[in-house]
Amino acid sequence: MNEMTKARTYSISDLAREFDITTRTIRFYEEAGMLEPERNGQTRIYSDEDRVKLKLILRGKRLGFSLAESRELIEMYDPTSDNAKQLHALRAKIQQSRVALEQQLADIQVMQNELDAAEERCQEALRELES
Amino acid sequence: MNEMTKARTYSISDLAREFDITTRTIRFYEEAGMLEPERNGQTRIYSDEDRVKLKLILRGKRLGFSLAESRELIEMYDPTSDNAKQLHALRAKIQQSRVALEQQLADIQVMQNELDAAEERCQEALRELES
DNA sequence: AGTTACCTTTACGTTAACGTCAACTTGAGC
DNA sequence: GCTCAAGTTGACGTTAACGTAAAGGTAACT
Repeated sequence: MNEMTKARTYSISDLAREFDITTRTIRFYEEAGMLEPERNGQTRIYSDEDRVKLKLILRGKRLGFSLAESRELIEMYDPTSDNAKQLHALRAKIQQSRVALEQQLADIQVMQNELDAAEERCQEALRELES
Repeated sequence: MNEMTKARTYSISDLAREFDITTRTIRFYEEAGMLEPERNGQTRIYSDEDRVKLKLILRGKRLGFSLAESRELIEMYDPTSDNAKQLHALRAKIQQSRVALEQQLADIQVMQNELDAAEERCQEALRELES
Protein backbone atom coordinates (compact mmCIF):
# COMPACT_ATOMS: atom_id res chain seq x y z
CA MET A 1 0.00 0.00 0.00
CA ASN A 2 2.05 2.94 -1.19
CA GLU A 3 0.97 6.53 -1.12
CA MET A 4 -0.74 6.20 -4.50
CA THR A 5 -3.17 3.43 -3.61
CA LYS A 6 -6.22 5.21 -2.38
CA ALA A 7 -7.26 2.44 0.02
CA ARG A 8 -10.90 3.45 0.03
CA THR A 9 -13.20 1.97 2.60
CA TYR A 10 -16.92 1.34 2.66
CA SER A 11 -19.54 0.89 5.31
CA ILE A 12 -21.86 -2.07 5.12
CA SER A 13 -24.72 0.08 3.89
CA ASP A 14 -22.50 1.73 1.28
CA LEU A 15 -22.06 -1.66 -0.30
CA ALA A 16 -25.66 -2.64 0.27
CA ARG A 17 -26.81 0.46 -1.60
CA GLU A 18 -24.31 0.09 -4.40
CA PHE A 19 -25.21 -3.51 -5.16
CA ASP A 20 -28.86 -3.33 -4.18
CA ILE A 21 -28.73 -6.02 -1.54
CA THR A 22 -29.47 -5.94 2.19
CA THR A 23 -26.93 -5.65 4.96
CA ARG A 24 -28.19 -8.99 6.19
CA THR A 25 -27.05 -10.52 2.95
CA ILE A 26 -23.57 -9.09 3.34
CA ARG A 27 -23.29 -10.35 6.90
CA PHE A 28 -24.53 -13.69 5.71
CA TYR A 29 -21.71 -13.89 3.20
CA GLU A 30 -19.32 -13.18 6.02
CA GLU A 31 -20.84 -15.96 8.12
CA ALA A 32 -20.26 -18.18 5.12
CA GLY A 33 -16.59 -17.25 5.26
CA MET A 34 -16.52 -15.33 2.01
CA LEU A 35 -15.72 -11.91 3.43
CA GLU A 36 -13.54 -10.84 6.33
CA PRO A 37 -13.79 -7.08 6.70
CA GLU A 38 -11.71 -5.13 9.18
CA ARG A 39 -13.34 -3.81 12.30
CA ASN A 40 -13.43 -0.47 13.97
CA GLY A 41 -14.64 -1.60 17.35
CA GLN A 42 -17.74 -3.56 16.42
CA THR A 43 -18.32 -1.86 13.13
CA ARG A 44 -17.30 -3.56 9.91
CA ILE A 45 -15.04 -1.70 7.51
CA TYR A 46 -14.85 -2.94 3.96
CA SER A 47 -11.89 -2.50 1.65
CA ASP A 48 -11.77 -2.39 -2.13
CA GLU A 49 -10.72 -6.00 -2.03
CA ASP A 50 -13.84 -6.91 -0.07
CA ARG A 51 -15.88 -4.98 -2.57
CA VAL A 52 -14.38 -6.93 -5.46
CA LYS A 53 -15.11 -10.21 -3.73
CA LEU A 54 -18.68 -9.14 -3.25
CA LYS A 55 -18.92 -8.35 -6.93
CA LEU A 56 -17.63 -11.80 -7.77
CA ILE A 57 -20.18 -13.41 -5.49
CA LEU A 58 -23.01 -11.47 -7.09
CA ARG A 59 -21.83 -12.27 -10.59
CA GLY A 60 -21.76 -15.90 -9.56
CA LYS A 61 -25.34 -15.56 -8.38
CA ARG A 62 -26.42 -14.12 -11.70
CA LEU A 63 -24.87 -17.14 -13.37
CA GLY A 64 -26.76 -19.48 -11.06
CA PHE A 65 -23.81 -20.54 -8.93
CA SER A 66 -24.21 -21.51 -5.31
CA LEU A 67 -22.18 -19.70 -2.70
CA ALA A 68 -19.97 -22.77 -2.38
CA GLU A 69 -19.24 -22.65 -6.10
CA SER A 70 -18.56 -18.94 -6.02
CA ARG A 71 -16.19 -19.45 -3.14
CA GLU A 72 -14.22 -21.96 -5.18
CA LEU A 73 -14.03 -19.52 -8.04
CA ILE A 74 -12.81 -16.76 -5.76
CA GLU A 75 -10.19 -19.03 -4.31
CA MET A 76 -8.78 -19.43 -7.79
CA TYR A 77 -7.64 -15.84 -7.67
CA ASP A 78 -5.18 -16.04 -4.84
CA PRO A 79 -1.87 -17.67 -5.78
CA THR A 80 -1.49 -19.04 -2.26
CA SER A 81 -1.01 -22.52 -3.66
CA ASP A 82 2.28 -23.86 -2.42
CA ASN A 83 2.58 -27.37 -3.77
CA ALA A 84 2.16 -29.01 -7.12
CA LYS A 85 -0.75 -31.16 -6.02
CA GLN A 86 -2.77 -28.13 -5.08
CA LEU A 87 -1.89 -26.46 -8.33
CA HIS A 88 -2.98 -29.42 -10.40
CA ALA A 89 -6.23 -29.57 -8.48
CA LEU A 90 -6.67 -25.89 -9.19
CA ARG A 91 -6.15 -26.43 -12.89
CA ALA A 92 -8.74 -29.17 -12.83
CA LYS A 93 -11.23 -26.83 -11.24
CA ILE A 94 -10.47 -24.15 -13.75
CA GLN A 95 -11.09 -26.64 -16.51
CA GLN A 96 -14.37 -27.71 -14.91
CA SER A 97 -15.48 -24.12 -14.76
CA ARG A 98 -14.64 -23.67 -18.40
CA VAL A 99 -16.79 -26.63 -19.37
CA ALA A 100 -19.69 -25.35 -17.29
CA LEU A 101 -19.40 -21.90 -18.81
CA GLU A 102 -19.40 -23.27 -22.33
CA GLN A 103 -22.51 -25.26 -21.57
CA GLN A 104 -24.09 -22.05 -20.40
CA LEU A 105 -22.95 -20.24 -23.50
CA ALA A 106 -24.55 -22.89 -25.67
CA ASP A 107 -27.74 -22.78 -23.62
CA ILE A 108 -27.91 -19.04 -23.96
CA GLN A 109 -27.41 -19.09 -27.71
CA VAL A 110 -30.12 -21.69 -28.20
CA MET A 111 -32.37 -19.66 -25.99
CA GLN A 112 -31.71 -16.47 -27.88
CA ASN A 113 -32.71 -18.17 -31.09
CA GLU A 114 -35.86 -19.38 -29.47
CA LEU A 115 -36.66 -15.91 -28.24
CA ASP A 116 -36.27 -14.67 -31.79
CA ALA A 117 -38.74 -17.26 -32.98
CA ALA A 118 -41.10 -16.48 -30.12
CA GLU A 119 -41.05 -12.81 -30.99
CA GLU A 120 -41.71 -13.65 -34.63
CA ARG A 121 -44.81 -15.60 -33.68
CA CYS A 122 -45.85 -12.84 -31.36
CA GLN A 123 -45.61 -10.18 -34.06
CA GLU A 124 -47.37 -12.41 -36.50
CA ALA A 125 -50.25 -12.81 -34.08
CA LEU A 126 -50.39 -9.06 -33.64
CA ARG A 127 -50.53 -8.51 -37.40
CA GLU A 128 -53.44 -10.91 -37.61
CA LEU A 129 -55.31 -9.00 -34.95
CA GLU A 130 -54.93 -5.79 -36.94
CA SER A 131 -56.09 -7.24 -40.24
CA MET B 1 -50.61 -35.99 -35.69
CA ASN B 2 -50.47 -37.67 -39.05
CA GLU B 3 -49.23 -41.16 -39.71
CA MET B 4 -45.63 -39.95 -39.90
CA THR B 5 -45.38 -38.52 -36.40
CA LYS B 6 -44.05 -41.31 -34.28
CA ALA B 7 -45.80 -40.21 -31.05
CA ARG B 8 -43.30 -41.90 -28.79
CA THR B 9 -44.07 -42.22 -25.12
CA TYR B 10 -41.85 -42.49 -22.05
CA SER B 11 -42.21 -43.82 -18.56
CA ILE B 12 -41.23 -41.65 -15.65
CA SER B 13 -38.03 -43.58 -15.12
CA ASP B 14 -37.17 -43.41 -18.81
CA LEU B 15 -37.02 -39.66 -18.46
CA ALA B 16 -35.33 -39.81 -15.08
CA ARG B 17 -32.55 -41.93 -16.55
CA GLU B 18 -32.18 -39.87 -19.68
CA PHE B 19 -31.82 -36.57 -17.83
CA ASP B 20 -30.17 -37.94 -14.71
CA ILE B 21 -32.76 -36.72 -12.27
CA THR B 22 -35.02 -38.58 -9.85
CA THR B 23 -38.61 -39.53 -10.41
CA ARG B 24 -39.45 -37.40 -7.39
CA THR B 25 -38.12 -34.40 -9.23
CA ILE B 26 -40.31 -35.10 -12.22
CA ARG B 27 -43.39 -35.50 -10.03
CA PHE B 28 -42.44 -32.29 -8.28
CA TYR B 29 -42.44 -30.43 -11.58
CA GLU B 30 -45.90 -31.80 -12.19
CA GLU B 31 -47.06 -30.60 -8.77
CA ALA B 32 -45.71 -27.23 -9.77
CA GLY B 33 -47.97 -27.33 -12.82
CA MET B 34 -45.21 -27.57 -15.38
CA LEU B 35 -46.03 -31.01 -16.73
CA GLU B 36 -49.34 -32.74 -17.29
CA PRO B 37 -48.63 -36.24 -18.57
CA GLU B 38 -51.38 -38.58 -19.70
CA ARG B 39 -52.38 -41.44 -17.46
CA ASN B 40 -52.84 -45.10 -18.01
CA GLY B 41 -54.77 -45.85 -14.86
CA GLN B 42 -52.49 -44.45 -12.20
CA THR B 43 -49.34 -44.61 -14.23
CA ARG B 44 -48.01 -41.48 -15.89
CA ILE B 45 -47.27 -41.57 -19.60
CA TYR B 46 -45.05 -38.88 -21.02
CA SER B 47 -45.18 -37.65 -24.60
CA ASP B 48 -42.44 -36.06 -26.70
CA GLU B 49 -43.95 -32.73 -25.81
CA ASP B 50 -43.59 -33.44 -22.11
CA ARG B 51 -40.02 -34.46 -22.74
CA VAL B 52 -39.29 -31.18 -24.50
CA LYS B 53 -40.80 -29.23 -21.62
CA LEU B 54 -38.63 -31.13 -19.20
CA LYS B 55 -35.61 -30.27 -21.29
CA LEU B 56 -36.55 -26.61 -21.17
CA ILE B 57 -36.93 -26.73 -17.40
CA LEU B 58 -33.52 -28.31 -16.99
CA ARG B 59 -31.88 -25.85 -19.33
CA GLY B 60 -33.47 -23.09 -17.28
CA LYS B 61 -31.96 -24.65 -14.17
CA ARG B 62 -28.51 -24.67 -15.73
CA LEU B 63 -28.93 -20.99 -16.43
CA GLY B 64 -29.91 -20.33 -12.83
CA PHE B 65 -33.61 -19.74 -13.44
CA SER B 66 -36.21 -20.55 -10.86
CA LEU B 67 -39.06 -22.85 -11.79
CA ALA B 68 -41.38 -19.86 -11.93
CA GLU B 69 -39.10 -18.17 -14.43
CA SER B 70 -38.78 -21.32 -16.50
CA ARG B 71 -42.52 -21.61 -16.55
CA GLU B 72 -42.83 -18.12 -17.96
CA LEU B 73 -40.32 -18.98 -20.63
CA ILE B 74 -42.19 -22.13 -21.56
CA GLU B 75 -45.43 -20.22 -21.77
CA MET B 76 -43.84 -18.05 -24.42
CA TYR B 77 -43.90 -20.99 -26.77
CA ASP B 78 -47.61 -21.53 -27.07
CA PRO B 79 -49.36 -18.97 -29.28
CA THR B 80 -52.51 -19.18 -27.15
CA SER B 81 -52.53 -15.43 -26.77
CA ASP B 82 -55.83 -14.10 -28.00
CA ASN B 83 -55.80 -10.37 -27.41
CA ALA B 84 -53.36 -7.56 -28.09
CA LYS B 85 -52.77 -6.78 -24.43
CA GLN B 86 -51.55 -10.29 -23.77
CA LEU B 87 -49.35 -10.17 -26.82
CA HIS B 88 -47.75 -6.92 -25.80
CA ALA B 89 -47.13 -8.32 -22.32
CA LEU B 90 -45.54 -11.32 -23.96
CA ARG B 91 -43.25 -9.15 -26.02
CA ALA B 92 -42.21 -7.32 -22.88
CA LYS B 93 -41.31 -10.59 -21.24
CA ILE B 94 -39.36 -11.68 -24.25
CA GLN B 95 -37.45 -8.44 -24.14
CA GLN B 96 -36.75 -8.88 -20.43
CA SER B 97 -35.41 -12.33 -21.08
CA ARG B 98 -33.16 -10.98 -23.77
CA VAL B 99 -31.68 -8.41 -21.41
CA ALA B 100 -31.09 -11.03 -18.74
CA LEU B 101 -29.43 -13.33 -21.25
CA GLU B 102 -27.13 -10.61 -22.48
CA GLN B 103 -26.09 -9.84 -18.93
CA GLN B 104 -25.28 -13.50 -18.55
CA LEU B 105 -23.34 -13.51 -21.78
CA ALA B 106 -21.26 -10.58 -20.57
CA ASP B 107 -20.71 -12.24 -17.21
CA ILE B 108 -19.57 -15.41 -18.88
CA GLN B 109 -17.15 -13.64 -21.15
CA VAL B 110 -15.57 -11.72 -18.29
CA MET B 111 -15.34 -14.92 -16.37
CA GLN B 112 -13.70 -16.77 -19.21
CA ASN B 113 -11.04 -14.09 -19.39
CA GLU B 114 -10.48 -14.40 -15.69
CA LEU B 115 -10.16 -18.14 -15.98
CA ASP B 116 -7.51 -17.61 -18.64
CA ALA B 117 -5.61 -15.34 -16.29
CA ALA B 118 -6.04 -17.76 -13.41
CA GLU B 119 -4.65 -20.60 -15.50
CA GLU B 120 -1.71 -18.43 -16.52
CA ARG B 121 -0.85 -17.78 -12.88
CA CYS B 122 -1.32 -21.42 -12.12
CA GLN B 123 1.08 -22.54 -14.83
CA GLU B 124 3.55 -19.88 -13.80
CA ALA B 125 3.49 -21.19 -10.25
CA LEU B 126 4.07 -24.71 -11.55
CA ARG B 127 7.04 -23.57 -13.60
CA GLU B 128 8.53 -22.01 -10.51
CA LEU B 129 8.18 -25.22 -8.59
CA GLU B 130 10.09 -27.08 -11.28
CA SER B 131 12.94 -24.62 -11.48
C1' DA C 1 -30.64 15.10 27.29
C1' DG C 2 -33.18 13.47 23.55
C1' DT C 3 -33.74 12.05 18.91
C1' DT C 4 -31.94 10.21 14.72
C1' DA C 5 -29.26 7.30 12.00
C1' DC C 6 -26.37 3.50 11.67
C1' DC C 7 -24.30 -0.17 13.44
C1' DT C 8 -24.17 -4.67 16.18
C1' DT C 9 -25.47 -9.75 17.80
C1' DT C 10 -28.77 -13.44 18.56
C1' DA C 11 -32.15 -16.14 17.05
C1' DC C 12 -36.13 -17.82 15.03
C1' DG C 13 -38.91 -17.78 10.41
C1' DT C 14 -39.42 -18.56 5.41
C1' DT C 15 -39.26 -20.24 0.59
C1' DA C 16 -37.74 -23.14 -3.17
C1' DA C 17 -36.53 -27.43 -4.63
C1' DC C 18 -36.30 -31.34 -3.85
C1' DG C 19 -35.01 -36.01 -0.49
C1' DT C 20 -36.74 -39.70 2.06
C1' DC C 21 -39.53 -42.83 4.06
C1' DA C 22 -44.02 -45.58 4.42
C1' DA C 23 -47.71 -47.99 2.74
C1' DC C 24 -49.90 -49.42 -1.30
C1' DT C 25 -51.02 -51.15 -6.32
C1' DT C 26 -50.10 -53.31 -10.65
C1' DG C 27 -48.32 -55.99 -14.53
C1' DA C 28 -44.69 -59.51 -15.97
C1' DG C 29 -42.43 -63.69 -15.24
C1' DC C 30 -41.63 -68.16 -12.94
C1' DG D 1 -49.94 -67.90 -6.40
C1' DC D 2 -45.71 -65.65 -5.27
C1' DT D 3 -42.17 -62.56 -6.21
C1' DC D 4 -40.14 -58.60 -8.03
C1' DA D 5 -39.55 -54.37 -10.39
C1' DA D 6 -41.69 -50.20 -11.25
C1' DG D 7 -45.27 -47.41 -10.45
C1' DT D 8 -48.43 -44.60 -7.11
C1' DT D 9 -49.90 -41.17 -3.18
C1' DG D 10 -49.21 -38.96 1.09
C1' DA D 11 -46.45 -36.72 4.36
C1' DC D 12 -42.66 -35.16 6.87
C1' DG D 13 -37.47 -33.80 6.52
C1' DT D 14 -33.63 -31.03 4.64
C1' DT D 15 -30.59 -27.45 2.73
C1' DA D 16 -29.40 -22.95 0.90
C1' DA D 17 -29.99 -18.30 1.10
C1' DC D 18 -31.53 -15.17 3.04
C1' DG D 19 -35.83 -12.30 5.89
C1' DT D 20 -37.34 -10.43 10.05
C1' DA D 21 -37.78 -9.03 14.58
C1' DA D 22 -35.78 -8.13 19.31
C1' DA D 23 -32.61 -5.76 22.09
C1' DG D 24 -29.00 -3.07 22.36
C1' DG D 25 -24.47 0.03 21.42
C1' DT D 26 -22.47 4.51 19.45
C1' DA D 27 -21.65 8.88 17.29
C1' DA D 28 -23.60 13.18 15.75
C1' DC D 29 -26.82 16.69 15.76
C1' DT D 30 -30.21 19.96 18.20
